[in-house]
Amino acid sequence: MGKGKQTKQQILAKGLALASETGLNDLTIGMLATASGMSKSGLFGHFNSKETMQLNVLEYASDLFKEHVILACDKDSRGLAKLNQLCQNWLNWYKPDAATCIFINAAAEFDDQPGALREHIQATLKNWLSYLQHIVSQAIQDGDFNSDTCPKQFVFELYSLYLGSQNLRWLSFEDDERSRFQTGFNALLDKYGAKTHEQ
Amino acid sequence: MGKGKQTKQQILAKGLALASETGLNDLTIGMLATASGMSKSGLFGHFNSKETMQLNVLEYASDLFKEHVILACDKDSRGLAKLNQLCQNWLNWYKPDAATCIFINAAAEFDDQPGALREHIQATLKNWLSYLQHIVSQAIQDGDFNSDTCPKQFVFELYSLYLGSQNLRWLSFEDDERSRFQTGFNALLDKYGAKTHEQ
DNA sequence: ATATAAAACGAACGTTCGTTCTTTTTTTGC
DNA sequence: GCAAAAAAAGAACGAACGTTCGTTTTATAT
Repeated sequence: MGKGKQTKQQILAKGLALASETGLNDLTIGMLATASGMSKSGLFGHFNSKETMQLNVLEYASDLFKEHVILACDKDSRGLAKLNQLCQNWLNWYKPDAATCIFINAAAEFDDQPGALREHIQATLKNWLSYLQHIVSQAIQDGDFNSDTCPKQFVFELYSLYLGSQNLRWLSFEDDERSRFQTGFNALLDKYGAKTHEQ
Repeated sequence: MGKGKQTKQQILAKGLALASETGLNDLTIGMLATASGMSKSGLFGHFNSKETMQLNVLEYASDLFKEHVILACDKDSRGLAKLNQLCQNWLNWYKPDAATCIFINAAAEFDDQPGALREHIQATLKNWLSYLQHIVSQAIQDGDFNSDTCPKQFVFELYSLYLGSQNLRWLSFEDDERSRFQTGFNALLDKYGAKTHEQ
């Protein structure tokens, strides 16, 4: 990896950390440059526009997500077992600090303003939701859930619990162990007749 | 109402509409002035700081919320019946456009940046959650729910569904009739043993 | 109707934004 | 080690930001 790509990765790591606090739109070229210990124009040269910088931060986050959530599962697990693994990984996919999931923040920021960022976030989220839906369908086929389970409604309720866990933590309605999510998640599994699932 | 308060109300209405699209932090003095058909300094004179302007927009939103959600319920209803009314009002408390709830957006924007805005949003949300919790407790006392129901967990799951309904609409995972919320809400009532509730 | 106060304006401030240049430094390939 | 290429710095830009100031226009009282 050449010097260029190397510092670029460092920049993106810093960028993701900062964007998790200030929001992706308030992630400024100047402050990211300062945080990276380099000049504004020096940093700018890596991206040639603020928008591509933001896109690259999101792609960097996607890479992290894929690595820590999807690829971290047992290769051969599927259905309900896989769903359990995915959800546990999901809750802790970005640990560094107590900041909220950047995809949630980015979605809230850009869902109303047209552009490449909105498109990218939309595609990323839809992809993740589709994947979850696929795993749930798999679980139904395997007989892990009631056969009349609606995968989309299931994913809706699952994602809602994730949103609640993320959004209500700063209000002390959720703790660091995500107890309320876990309780809700187990109840969700019960509701759809999950045959086997660990505590 | 004097001329001053009158135009101020018009400004705040425009401000709420704009903030619902661009976010509260990107609601700029200049663009709000233009949207209100007046000069930057003229508008500024009403608030004397951007932060006060933002706070006033939030307070304006709170007034709308109280009027359309809380005061719009039957005076004498309580427990489960009240909860049903509140939730239906909640889903449609700010109709003008398809924008997402400003409190959700504001929470995502400011939960990580200290200041008066964060404090205000936190207090507002906690107040609403406490109120919901109170009504749920009431319903339990009235025997509308199973006696071992945990009000806080109930509110967590209810609020999660609301978050899901708001956040997943732009991804076509929720429709304008909030069908997935309604399905999840009814299932939630069932789970906690609700004795009577309309479709 | 007139004096007083409130409301709105227009211009300018210092700062920061994203971006574009040119120049200097550092890395890379032979 | 040296030339070519890549990376970083430095200075400057036009625009927009929040804010201040002095002035002019409106509204509110008596």
